[in-house]
Amino acid sequence: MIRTRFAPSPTGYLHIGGVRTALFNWLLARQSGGQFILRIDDTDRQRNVQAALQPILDGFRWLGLDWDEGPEADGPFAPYFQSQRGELYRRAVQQLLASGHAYRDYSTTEELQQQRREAEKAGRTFVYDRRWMAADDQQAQAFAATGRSCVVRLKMPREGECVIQDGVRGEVSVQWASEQDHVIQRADGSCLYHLASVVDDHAMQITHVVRAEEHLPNTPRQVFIAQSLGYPLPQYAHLPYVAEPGGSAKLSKRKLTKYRKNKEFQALMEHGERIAKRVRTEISEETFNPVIVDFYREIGFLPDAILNYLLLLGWALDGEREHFSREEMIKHFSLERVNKSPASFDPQKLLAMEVDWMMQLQRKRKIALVLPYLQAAGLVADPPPCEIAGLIGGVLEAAGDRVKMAGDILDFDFMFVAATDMPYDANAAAKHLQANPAACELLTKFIARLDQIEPFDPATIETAFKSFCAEHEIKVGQLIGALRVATTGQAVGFSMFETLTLLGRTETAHRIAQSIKKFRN
RNA sequence: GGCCCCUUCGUCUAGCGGUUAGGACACCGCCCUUUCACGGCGGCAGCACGGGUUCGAGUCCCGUAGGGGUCACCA
Repeated sequence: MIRTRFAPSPTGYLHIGGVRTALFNWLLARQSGGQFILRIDDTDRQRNVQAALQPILDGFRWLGLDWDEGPEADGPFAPYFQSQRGELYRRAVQQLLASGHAYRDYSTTEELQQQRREAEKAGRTFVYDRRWMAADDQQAQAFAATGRSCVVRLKMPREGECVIQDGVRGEVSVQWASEQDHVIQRADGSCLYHLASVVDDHAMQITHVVRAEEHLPNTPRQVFIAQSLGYPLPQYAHLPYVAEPGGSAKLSKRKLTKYRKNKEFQALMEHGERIAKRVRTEISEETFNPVIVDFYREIGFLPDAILNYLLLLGWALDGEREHFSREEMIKHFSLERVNKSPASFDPQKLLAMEVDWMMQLQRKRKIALVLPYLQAAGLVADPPPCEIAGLIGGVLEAAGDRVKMAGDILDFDFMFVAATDMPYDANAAAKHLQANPAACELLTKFIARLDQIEPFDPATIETAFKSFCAEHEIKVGQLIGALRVATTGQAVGFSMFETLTLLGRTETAHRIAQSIKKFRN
């Protein structure tokens, strides 16, 4: 039975790299009928945990990464908040103390820093001389009498090596001598992450610890803790981190300004902002950032596309197949095929993946996805009028992959406004209407022709328009631009004749007339 | 700086001793076309470097270089 866990600290947001780690853990559990556990590493903070946790849980729910045990799910090993498990950790510390694997240390932070600096200056590795280690209770009392407080440190081995069997990297060995006597319990009695993590992983019967590679250097001390406590070791696997676009450093929420210099990343952000500006009021780096999952949810990405993209960031089945549904991911995923090297986040590939998934969506589902955006932008009432689904569906179909994410429907806002509210692209109007009185003349004549088009569908309109142009001895291309601007306000868009069909005979006539009135010299 | 990890087209990757080094995204042409896209066809582009081992190395070994991670009473 495989049991995996993802252990976020409540920071208030879900990092895209974290999602990949979580996904791999989830996949491992799901493919074996095991459990995926969410455990909150809040040993360091007590306040506002719930508020800082909510965005993370929301993110998981939106992505469809369900957890079997954890916050709001409970489970046999509750509580799943480390801040509520202090007693367990303190017992482990007692055990370590009793067995001689840890000791009370009365040194001060300043003293240690001083020693570290000296070691550094002398060019040698700092090794604590255990000067303030209390060998027994008597000595502890003597140290305490001088007014010192104590922490508990691990009494790490100083010779030999620690060999870690890693599910991704294979065998990794580290000299014990390069390790420090890490603190596991603070002066105030609270315990630190490494201790808590090991204790919880064991208590919660975690079989596979799959986490980001920045934890690799921490692993020896965790192995030491586990072994000292008599725990069997979990299977470790350290995933390479997700690197920044066009770079090799770890993707970080804080480096947005730098990423903006990357053309593709910039394009993604601007795309997102274009949508966000229409559906919400405030846009700040804290809440609207492509490194955070919320960004994609807000602008209408498909969770499946994101998961699929992330899956391929560091894992491949055979280098050919790229599209995986959840079921397929679960079926095919394996740690052995996870890459060892970091993979940089590529906004363009993500977008391409999103388009692929979007194009596979059924019409009904797509309409439902897009509707909230139209409503948020004030283009469709809430509740929506029942005939609107036909229009939305038609626009979606005509737009094809121009609607890459749900929020892109707003690019076609002109299809949903009254003629009088139709926004014009100034350049397009100037070029095709204002500077082109001949086109305006012809369009006025074309209005009259509209009534003769029966049925009012793309093919018939096209035939009518083409013969209209022929009658007036011009090429279709010479007039269609003006027609487009007159009916949509835009220079570009999807098929002209489908556009007119969707608009309907009356609205088409209305828009042409209005545009000519507005722009004819 | 110490320790650890990593290194195939611009990017994500396939490759597990013998391949014209394959795919995808991006990019560039051409075709299609009423605009923008889609689509079709074609193209550009890669084994970091140096030594070994071997009949033969992208693949195994050792160095070098480069990149990265980590060195807390943070997680």
